[in-house]
Amino acid sequence: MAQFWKPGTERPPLLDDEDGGILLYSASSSSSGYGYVSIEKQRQRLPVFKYRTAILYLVETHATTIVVGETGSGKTTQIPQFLKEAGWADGGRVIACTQPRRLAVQAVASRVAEEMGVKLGEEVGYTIRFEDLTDRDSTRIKFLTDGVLLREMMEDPLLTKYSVIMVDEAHERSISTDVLLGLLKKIQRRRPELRLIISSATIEAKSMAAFFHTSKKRRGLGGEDCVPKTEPAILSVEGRGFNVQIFYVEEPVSDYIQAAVSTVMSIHDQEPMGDILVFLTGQDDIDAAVRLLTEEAQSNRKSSSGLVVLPLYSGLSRADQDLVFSPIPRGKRKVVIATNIAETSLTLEGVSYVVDSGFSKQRFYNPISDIENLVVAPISKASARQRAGRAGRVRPGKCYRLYSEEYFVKEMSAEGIPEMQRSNLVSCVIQLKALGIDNILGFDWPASPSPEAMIRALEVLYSLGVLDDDAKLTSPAGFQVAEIPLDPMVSKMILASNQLGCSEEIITIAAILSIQSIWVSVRGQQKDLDEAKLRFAAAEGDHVTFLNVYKGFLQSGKSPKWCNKNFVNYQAMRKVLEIREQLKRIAQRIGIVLKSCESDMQAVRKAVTAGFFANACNLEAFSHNGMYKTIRSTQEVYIHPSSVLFRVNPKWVIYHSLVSTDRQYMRNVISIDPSWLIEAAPHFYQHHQPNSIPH
DNA sequence: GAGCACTGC
Repeated sequence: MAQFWKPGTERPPLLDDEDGGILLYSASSSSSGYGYVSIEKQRQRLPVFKYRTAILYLVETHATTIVVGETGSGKTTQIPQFLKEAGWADGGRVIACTQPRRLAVQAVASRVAEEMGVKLGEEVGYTIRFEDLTDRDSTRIKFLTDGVLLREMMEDPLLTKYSVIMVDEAHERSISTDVLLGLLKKIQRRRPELRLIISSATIEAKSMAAFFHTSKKRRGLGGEDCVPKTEPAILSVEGRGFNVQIFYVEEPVSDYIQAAVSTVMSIHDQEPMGDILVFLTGQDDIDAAVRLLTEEAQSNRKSSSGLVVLPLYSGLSRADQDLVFSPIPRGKRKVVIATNIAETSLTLEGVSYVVDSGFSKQRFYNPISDIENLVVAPISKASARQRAGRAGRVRPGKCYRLYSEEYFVKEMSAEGIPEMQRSNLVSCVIQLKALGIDNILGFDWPASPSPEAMIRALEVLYSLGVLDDDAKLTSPAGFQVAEIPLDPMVSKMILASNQLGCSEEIITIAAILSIQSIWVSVRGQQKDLDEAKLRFAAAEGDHVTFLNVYKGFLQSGKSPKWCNKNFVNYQAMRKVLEIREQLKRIAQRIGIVLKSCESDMQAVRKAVTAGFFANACNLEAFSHNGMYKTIRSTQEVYIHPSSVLFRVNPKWVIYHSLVSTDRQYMRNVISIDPSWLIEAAPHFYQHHQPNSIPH
């Protein structure tokens, strides 16, 4: 049983103003309201309300304002309204506010429309992929995902219709937020009248300020008077969360799953009612913990009979995810065992206790091997605080950290590594190229990726023929690929399908490859799923199998019942239809003729080869265990058991992606004829392996 | 015969 001690509650984050030019405001904590009050009263009770004048003053006088706001401060809903009231949307101008997630965009936009008493889609609107609820003439406040704003830049590089752009949740450091920040900094030099508001967590504020503090002279249009100060202002707004008491273990735990289970049991035995939220790393951990807690409940009926244990991760079906929000019988205590999904994406009300393992799964990218891996790694202090905060949303709570205070203070890093530095950069680089950023290596990022990663991305794009010898976008292929919102290798496959006469099929495949999985997630029904898959299995491989599933789905009249019977995920298929429609529109716009190759699967396989030639593998001549080697780097790889080609082992295959566990497994595999490789990418293969491919 | 943190265009 883990032992905890309480060295004191976490202090609210403070900012000092030791740096010249940085402004600091602070005010006493606000009271939280009860009872039924008008919308206007509710607005006035938000902590951000008393900073209204300060915010408007700072935005007027500074090119960039950094707002440090805890959850519940009201910054996201109020600041755009303050700006509108102050005239920033006059003269046809628009105030933009970006979010990393679609759901947040929709939620915030409808809240603001409600507060302003207007119909959503008119004065207040939002844009996310597949959904544009704005009006060209009347929308004054627009919420959008940062990815959508990046796409808008391809039409209007200076984002001229916006007077103020607020980038919310910038501390999350997603790739699109970072790219957006880098580009906005560039735009500022051309548009001194543009104002930026960066909303960030405390820890990041100063590095963000340093990034936007440029000594370079602006190309201002007017005199000195109308040019805002270039050094960013920082303003801190307190949140409205409740105090969360932090407990640490005295000694490091060797098994965080067991420790989490014991901690839940002791909370249940000793603490007053209130739900428990446990942060673990992934499905395996979570299922194990759920099992252990259930066993515990059976062996120790008295203390644990009152527990309702629920798992929560994105792989669960919608219905299973919704269970965590449904009410439970009176007198019972809810325990939700979750991945990072509960850290930012989903908010559970009523949680009073958080158990934090200190770990999460994180993506890491090795530019040398060009492989992305998922690794269990320690979280950052920022994450730990975010997790703890989940216990104090409705009343004071407690957070039990399964690591020592010494570890937290001395060893845990302050912030996580930005996604930018942990990812493959091909999509990101082509997008910058399309925006006319020629010098990628010299681009001013909020966090620079490694030169190796950037060079690798440039190499891949060059090999795809979308960049030329001068690293400029080729015409038309480069521009077409940049236009398609998919991984460039997938986009290249779509371009190739035009010449091969199979664009209808390839667009379907591209849509399916861009979602997680078309199969329902099963536990204990693996055999049934495998049998269902066999009904669609194609000798050519997984891509062609996908086509069979899609065809069956259409023939069923897009029936949910049909999906159920065939272990196909109906929600996923709906998404496929949506993506497919978008891809069709874009394809037609860039001059791709929609055409079906009917049953000519050779055309389909050739198109896949045109995009994914770099992932070609050859079965080892005397391999009895299905070992393949990649042509590019002679790395050992195996066909994943979920593939229809598992145990079939064709001599030559191309994979869509690798997953690495104890072995490197190829997921989504298609068989090819090696002569197509040289057809598709002569430069690539003649240079790499002149003798290994038969002509 | 095995495994999928989380977003997003």
